[in-house]
Amino acid sequence: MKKYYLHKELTNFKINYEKELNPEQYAVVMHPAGPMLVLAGAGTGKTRTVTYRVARLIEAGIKPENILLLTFTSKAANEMMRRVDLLINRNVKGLWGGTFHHIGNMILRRHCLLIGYREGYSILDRGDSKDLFDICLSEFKNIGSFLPKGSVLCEIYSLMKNKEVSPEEVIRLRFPHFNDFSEEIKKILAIYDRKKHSLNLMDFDDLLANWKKLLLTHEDIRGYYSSRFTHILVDEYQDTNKIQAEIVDLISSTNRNLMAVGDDAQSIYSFRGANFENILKFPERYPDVTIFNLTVNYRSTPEILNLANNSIINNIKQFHKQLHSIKASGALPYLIPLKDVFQQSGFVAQKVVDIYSEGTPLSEISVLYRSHYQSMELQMELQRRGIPFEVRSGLKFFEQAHIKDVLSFLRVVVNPYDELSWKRILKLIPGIGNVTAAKLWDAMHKSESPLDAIFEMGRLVPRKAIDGFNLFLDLIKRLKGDHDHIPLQPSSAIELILRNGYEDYLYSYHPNAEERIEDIEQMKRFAIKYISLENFISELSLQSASGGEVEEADEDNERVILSTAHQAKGLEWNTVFLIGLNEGRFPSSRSLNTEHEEEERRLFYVAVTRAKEELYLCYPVISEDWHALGFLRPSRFIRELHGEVYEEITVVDGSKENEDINELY
DNA sequence: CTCAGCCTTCTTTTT
DNA sequence: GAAGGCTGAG
Repeated sequence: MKKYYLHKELTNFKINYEKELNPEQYAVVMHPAGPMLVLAGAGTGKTRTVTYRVARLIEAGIKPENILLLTFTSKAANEMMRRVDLLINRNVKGLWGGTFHHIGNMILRRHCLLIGYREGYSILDRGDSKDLFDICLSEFKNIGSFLPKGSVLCEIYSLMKNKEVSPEEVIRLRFPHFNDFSEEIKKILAIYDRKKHSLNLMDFDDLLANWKKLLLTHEDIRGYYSSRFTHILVDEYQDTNKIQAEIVDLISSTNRNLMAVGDDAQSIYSFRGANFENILKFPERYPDVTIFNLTVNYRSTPEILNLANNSIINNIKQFHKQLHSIKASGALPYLIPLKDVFQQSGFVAQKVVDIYSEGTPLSEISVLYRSHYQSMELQMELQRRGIPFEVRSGLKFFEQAHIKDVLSFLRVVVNPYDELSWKRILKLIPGIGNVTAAKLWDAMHKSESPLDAIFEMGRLVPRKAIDGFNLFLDLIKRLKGDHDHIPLQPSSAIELILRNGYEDYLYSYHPNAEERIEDIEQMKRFAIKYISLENFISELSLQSASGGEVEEADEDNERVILSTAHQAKGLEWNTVFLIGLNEGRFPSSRSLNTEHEEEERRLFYVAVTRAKEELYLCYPVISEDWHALGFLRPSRFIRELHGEVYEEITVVDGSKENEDINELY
């Protein structure tokens, strides 16, 4: 792959589309205009096709700023833009590419005044929304009945926004337990809406809802963007939800050069409102659509693809299609029953060592699982053996407490109405807890400018906290930039926070202060790229990057990847281990209760089709943890497979190694 | 009344 | 391993 790009750089020839694409891909790339639906099975060169199409549009004279590329993750967007650059051998400027939320934010930053927001609104991430809901809940004060907590309210609200249905509908379908409380819940949701607005905050859902509102209520704006973007490409269309599909429809309404790419068999995000009927019904909404199928799989061996096909066939709701592998025949996928999770970890770790010593680089090996906690034992085992690995799931870098603390300092400077951030940083001061913080906010937010008012609040602070409070004021003063508007660089702002108290706070409260400081230093390095605080903050709130983008440079690093199946979408490895394939784990019991068996099977399909050469399916038989003591059944996704699509391996028990591991617990 | 620290609980998936 | 709830100390 690399060699090929290098060649291009040296020669600077025009792209030879016919030679570099297969006929199916070529047809997509060269199609003149109009609505297009591209059904691209796993491993059929979807990214390649999209990037070549963008490149061709640019070569054909379309200006980059007239192209909009919507993707599901920011990582995918960056990757595609990078590949477009490589293809046409220059740095393409002005091309808009990003997630729906990202693009929504870019547009709303420009026009938020029109829908009643002030400049510099803050973005709430999921945790912030939850906290805000808890605040609303406490304000609502209902005679201690069993109302849903912030996290549940958050979920209800989000589904309601993304699917554009009433709260009653969400409650009835997903939370029937609260059927009798829908009136109360609606009132709390209303408080939340009001609060968000007055605090100048938008949550993730608002970035979509307000975007749509802006387009609907301001014809001139809709006209501007829908004529500006003459070509719109949407990746992972099967994972769009109702509101996203509508935004796409609105913004492409003038030119109708809309290309939707996706695979209904890989729709795995219904829990956040994704509606894979969007892709199934696309032809109904665009009767003049041209439909393309990409059916040649370049990734997996016929054996792996065969297992995948054998599994997905059990789903009823799908476009029927058959993928063909063009790779040489390989080994059958292995099925490995194991005693327990410890033996499972031992097996995987040992296999990794074996495969590595046979010449497969570690970066070509991954271990996938349904949920994060299933990786814990394996992490310890890999650590113990000194096998380098990277975990791509669980706690996000920017969700860690210390990162959010620093971010909150920055946020109050940009948006002084940000109640959550104020309270968060106030509570860092020793001697100030929930109550004092609430008092302070209460007094502050009534004033014109909370950012100035805070300096008059000394009288509300308990005596023992006064020293800390003064230091805090000192820092805020510096962050404000003292005199007038010398715009503070994000990275120097972080430096200020660290050196003026936060470092000391970390040392006195956390034994691992050094690690946390190192994280913040990394955040600082990441911030150097940004000029304005506002951009930096919203970028960070939207960034899903675990570990930060800083690591991109050493992508070739030698390490095994541990990831949830969800996060593995779009990626591929030579060898893939799937662990914890048990009934109740994968499929997870919670999904089964809510009639999502087919979606779980699609997730299994996604996981399986990540493998290029070798696939190991592992399941433990005995559960030792408190969670589900006793025997575990193998997953239905295994039991329903034909016996001839895999080879079962028995692992001999009783090795000394396993006993050692058990002693650790 | 306020705060901090200990103890229990429970682990889906994410922009 | 982390977040929330409860209790005891100030």
